[in-house]
Amino acid sequence: MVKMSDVAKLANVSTATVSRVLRSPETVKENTRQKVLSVIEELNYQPNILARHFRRSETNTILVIVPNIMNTVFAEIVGGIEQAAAANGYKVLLRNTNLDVRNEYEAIDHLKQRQVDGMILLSERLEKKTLLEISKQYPVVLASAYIEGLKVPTVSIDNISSSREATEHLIRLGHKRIANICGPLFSSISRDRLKGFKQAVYQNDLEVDSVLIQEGEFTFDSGYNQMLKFLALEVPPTAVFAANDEMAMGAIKAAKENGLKVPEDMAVVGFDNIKFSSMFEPALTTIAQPKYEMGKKAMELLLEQMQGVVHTKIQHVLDTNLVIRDSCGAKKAELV
Amino acid sequence: MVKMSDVAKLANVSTATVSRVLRSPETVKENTRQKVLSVIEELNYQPNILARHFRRSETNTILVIVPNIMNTVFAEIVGGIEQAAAANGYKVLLRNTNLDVRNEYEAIDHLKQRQVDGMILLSERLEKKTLLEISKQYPVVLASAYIEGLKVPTVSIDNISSSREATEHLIRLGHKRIANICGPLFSSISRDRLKGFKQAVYQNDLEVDSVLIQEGEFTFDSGYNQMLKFLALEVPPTAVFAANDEMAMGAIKAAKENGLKVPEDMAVVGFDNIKFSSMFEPALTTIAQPKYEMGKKAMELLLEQMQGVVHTKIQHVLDTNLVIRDSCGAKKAELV
DNA sequence: ATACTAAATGTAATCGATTACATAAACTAA
DNA sequence: TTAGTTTATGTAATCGATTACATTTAGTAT
Repeated sequence: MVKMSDVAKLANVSTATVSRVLRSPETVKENTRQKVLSVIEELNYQPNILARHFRRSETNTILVIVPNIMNTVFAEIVGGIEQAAAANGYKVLLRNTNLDVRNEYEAIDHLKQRQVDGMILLSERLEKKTLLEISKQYPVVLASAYIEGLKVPTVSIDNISSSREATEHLIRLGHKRIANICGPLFSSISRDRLKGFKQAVYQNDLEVDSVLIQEGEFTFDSGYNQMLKFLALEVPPTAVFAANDEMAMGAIKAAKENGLKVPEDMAVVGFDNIKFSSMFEPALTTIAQPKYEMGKKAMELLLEQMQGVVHTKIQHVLDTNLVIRDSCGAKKAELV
Repeated sequence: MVKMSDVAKLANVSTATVSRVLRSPETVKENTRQKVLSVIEELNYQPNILARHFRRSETNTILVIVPNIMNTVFAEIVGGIEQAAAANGYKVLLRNTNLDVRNEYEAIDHLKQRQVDGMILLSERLEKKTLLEISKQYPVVLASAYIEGLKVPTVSIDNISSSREATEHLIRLGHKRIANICGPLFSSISRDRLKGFKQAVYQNDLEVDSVLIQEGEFTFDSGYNQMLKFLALEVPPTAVFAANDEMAMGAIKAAKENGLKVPEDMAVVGFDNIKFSSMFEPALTTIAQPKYEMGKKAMELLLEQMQGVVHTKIQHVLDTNLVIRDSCGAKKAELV
């Protein structure tokens, strides 16, 4: 393996000069630089990156902790992260936690051992205290969940107002009895989306029937099952807001199987705007999260932190928007 | 930062002994080992992994090159890779190429620079020759495309026979005029799936009408558009085999919009068995690829290679199976 | 030309764990 | 006990790029 000293010898300069040619070419005279570069070419010299990492104790690598990469929402965020990372010469180390906190703690060791220069967390399992502690010592960005009052740079959406908007949309369409299939309540995202739903209901003086709120697991099946519960009620709802698109799809399937037409007999709104929500039939009305952009933004914030920028603005809340398609009945309502 | 020499001093041993305690504890006397371990604990010593990487020139990291992590098929394979990697103490570096070959070449530099110990390629853009060259020098595993005669360890499915099976299923259901929406033909996967389709058609003496084969792009929209073409024919097909699920969904949408019932008026079979194929309506009949297992298997092969095992079996072809759901009409056919 | 400043290059220490080789300690068998 | 072995530990070189500091070279002003 050719090393820097080989290049130096052949080019008749010191290793210091070779190193400079590679890392700060502007400090080397044009002449020598050309000479060194041509020798590098000639010997096909590849710097030993591991030696560099060691010496500089930085790796140009960041760690992304994901609950589950097979979930399309996370995959898109990671896509955004990767793009921004690559564009800035950074590599992305991916860690799937499968919702196991131990894996998160293990991953944090990578930071402590300086195997990575920074970390983006898409999961929200760590305690606030731990998170704050880590964030004081290392560059860290949270993506996906807004955590009230947490002084850790975060990219998120406003889950509360977004789901309020989704619910209000149903209210505007004339629905009085609206159900909610919320996500698992250990997740703050789920709690926020539920909160937004309740706000809309209260603010519009609609009836608040606790049986109209059922907890799902963000899965198609759970959406299906909770909808069955609603349909079994004496007075079923006429509309459902599901806290993610998969559950919305499950809910729609249940409704259809029970002879209801969606949106005519049962309006449904989802959340996330995953790719398949537009392919589904009826195409889902849903809240669009800027998933890719969230990843990109998170990476950009992390880059700044790694360059030593101290953020005064800690929480970055990106815009969502209600995408009106067929499952809520708004389009047909207009036509009539 | 506490270093090994600090531990050594406090424990009254040499750094060599400390190093042994960490890397080959069985060679150290119980007594000293305990002493060293307790000092490590006391000082909260974390070894400098970068120094280790440098000295040993290995990183316990592998590189995964993915065309696009936002594609659920790839995301699942990566899920399998990550799980197997983590279980064996390896980290996963993720690189999205967005189908740009330059990115693949860049990624290969990581191998050459020993930033990673091995590589799994999910993309198939590199030339055979390059691939073989790389594979001779570094641990590499290909996942997803079987390339005839290529002497590089590969995990794949048999795309040809799988799509022949899918097509034959339609033939068994009585269809005589079957169309195919194939994938982009620069991809060998697409070519194989097309080949399998043709084999089934020829072997069953069905008419071979070149207008019944249209090239899509593995996207919903392309499936939709190609189906429109079929429907515009004087004699449209009665069944369509689409080379992936997304195109199958697009095709179904087009058929429905044109007043056809699926599967009664138009039977459709897809390929991949992505998660949403069962949520779609009608639920897709499709070829199930063992995506997660392919990732897992690829990682296992890579691990073996990295441990110096020379594989005699180069090509590993995993089983697929036809998942019969509603879009092909088989279920109803049975009932009748 | 001289003195001074700025730019370019070189010298050599450094990062911290690993490990080949050397030495010491412990054990075994007669 | 002694010689011979095995086991445990220590010494110090090593991996290869980076960089503080020293030195040389070039450039500028008088």
